[in-house]
Amino acid sequence: MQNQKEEPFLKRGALAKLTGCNLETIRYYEKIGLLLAPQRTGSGHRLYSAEDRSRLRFILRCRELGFSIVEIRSLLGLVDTKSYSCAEINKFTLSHLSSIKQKISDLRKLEITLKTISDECSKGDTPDCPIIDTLTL
Amino acid sequence: MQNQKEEPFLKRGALAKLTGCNLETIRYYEKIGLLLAPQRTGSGHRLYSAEDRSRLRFILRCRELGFSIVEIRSLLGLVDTKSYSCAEINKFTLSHLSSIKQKISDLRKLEITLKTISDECSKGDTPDCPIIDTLTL
DNA sequence: TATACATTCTGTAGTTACTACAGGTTCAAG
DNA sequence: CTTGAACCTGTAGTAACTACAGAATGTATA
Repeated sequence: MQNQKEEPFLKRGALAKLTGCNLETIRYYEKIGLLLAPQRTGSGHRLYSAEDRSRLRFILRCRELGFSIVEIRSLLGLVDTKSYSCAEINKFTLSHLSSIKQKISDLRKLEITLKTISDECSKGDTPDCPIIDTLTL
Repeated sequence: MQNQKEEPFLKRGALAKLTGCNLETIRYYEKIGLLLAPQRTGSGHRLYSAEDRSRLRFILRCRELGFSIVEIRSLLGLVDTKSYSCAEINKFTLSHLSSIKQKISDLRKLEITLKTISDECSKGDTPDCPIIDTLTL
């Protein structure tokens, strides 16, 4: 068992360690259908193949990029059926990109507002606070 | 009842309309203790005073500024006990501001990554997709 | 007054994307 | 052979609401 080169199958704990994914999250992804149900040992322990591993990496990478579960499901659907075109995937990416730009712009507005009210604050010891006044209207 | 100037008490629906807050959210804020339990009519309908109204407006304004419920609760706690100083509130604001800056910076990184992989894409009709390749690793 | 429709009341369940726990097997090492 | 780690299952908790079901009230019109 000390052949660490190309272990053909990993159990859940080992897969979690390998990918950095939380142990329970792996089971969760199977439950909601992102991961396919893997092989099992006779006694019911899950055995993940190289393909299972790369599917999980795909999911985690999408997650890092901020795709939602629904979006990842669509992406996986396209990949699974091999019925995607490059243009199609790109459309997906751009649409996600635009929602991220929107979030950034919303947060920037927040940032400015917070900075403004903080700048108006005397930072003193009195309970006269323009921030609270602003909030109370 | 057509005296729309200074209605001393509003029911939940009217308060929702006035503030733009969802009807159920008002009840929710009471349940989690952000709003104080208002007066009731003999038959149990809630009656919101001017003070109740301004407290809800405070909460909604904080929400717009991206404060979490926990943060709003703290802020309200300070205001309720009248034991806050301007400097204290400002510290609160700045800490929130810094978490927003962090979020912006995280999203910017995402934005750049997504833009990069999209730029590498041929946008063609073939299933050769560098985006998928990137994701699959 | 009667009736109908709107509004309110309560408690509970659903949402997103996990994470954690309880109570029970099974595995691997000594 | 025993002990402890890792695994199994199902369920509950997180944030911040939102929606619904079923019952009771309030209001407007015929």
